[in-house]
Amino acid sequence: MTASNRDDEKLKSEIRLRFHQLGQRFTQEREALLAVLLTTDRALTPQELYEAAQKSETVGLTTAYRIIETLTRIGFAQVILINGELRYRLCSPTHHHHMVCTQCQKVEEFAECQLEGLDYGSFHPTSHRVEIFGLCEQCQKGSS
Amino acid sequence: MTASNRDDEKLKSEIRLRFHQLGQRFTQEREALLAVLLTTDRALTPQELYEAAQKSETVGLTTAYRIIETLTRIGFAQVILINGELRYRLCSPTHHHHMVCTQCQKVEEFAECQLEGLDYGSFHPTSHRVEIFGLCEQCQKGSS
DNA sequence: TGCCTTATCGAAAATGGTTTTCAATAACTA
DNA sequence: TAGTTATTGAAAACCATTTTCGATAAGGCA
Repeated sequence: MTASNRDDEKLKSEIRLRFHQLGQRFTQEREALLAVLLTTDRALTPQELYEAAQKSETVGLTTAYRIIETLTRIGFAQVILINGELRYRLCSPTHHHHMVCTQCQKVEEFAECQLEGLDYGSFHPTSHRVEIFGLCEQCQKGSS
Repeated sequence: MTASNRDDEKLKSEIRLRFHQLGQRFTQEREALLAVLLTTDRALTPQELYEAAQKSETVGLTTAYRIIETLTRIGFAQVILINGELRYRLCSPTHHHHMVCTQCQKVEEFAECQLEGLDYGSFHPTSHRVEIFGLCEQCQKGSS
């Protein structure tokens, strides 16, 4: 189950590069956590990330929190508020928006963005966020 | 300092009506908290709401949390994630989006919405959220 | 108006997610 | 390979939010 609309190999090497530039080390723990993030298309809670990583490597919950913080700060992950919970997902660093399944927390990226031409008056925009909530194909079938 | 793009009097009577329909009482504490929410255009943390309400009435922090929960649940307030913090703002129940000042947390509503014509493929959208982040007019002047 | 029912209040305790601490460990560099 | 230092993780600290529960007051009704 690969996140189809992300180029995972490219993303991985970009992150490696960025870590190197920042003088950060590529530890086994980070490798395992990143592998989890790369192979899911769901937005995860730190707890979920931690649990999923246990399958391949012993990783502490603190370390899961730390990698999320780092990836978010350098732009390779984004926080999404789903059903009142903060969840995190690995993202391509290019401009995009999200389709979010509120049942399974799957997140699909999409590039179309129609907010460029709008008139914001005296407000000075610096960034924006568009989230489409709904049900993914699987969850439409699975439940009534 | 009134939130110019909300019809506060109308909103207040709508909320009163809704509370009545739900068998909820209109206490002095709720009155005070609602007054704060009606007279600010900023998104507030529960703590800030609590502190602001003290000026006119003694209100407990728990009560501030409770009114936020209720207003959010019945659609008269929305949560917004600003600089990693969850903040809440009274909103008109009609469809709209937000311009959010990341410095003073002022939130302006706007009605334009250009997401209707998009193709979501097999994804079944049920709602969406658009947030424009930036600096409001005052904060552009105030700081370099 | 005053009574009665019951929603609401709030202080305190409990909860639980997140961050900090710090000694041990392991990645990278020279 | 050795030395430097970023990283780890268990435990403690932190703190925002929720729960508890006895006291209070809102609002319906006689």
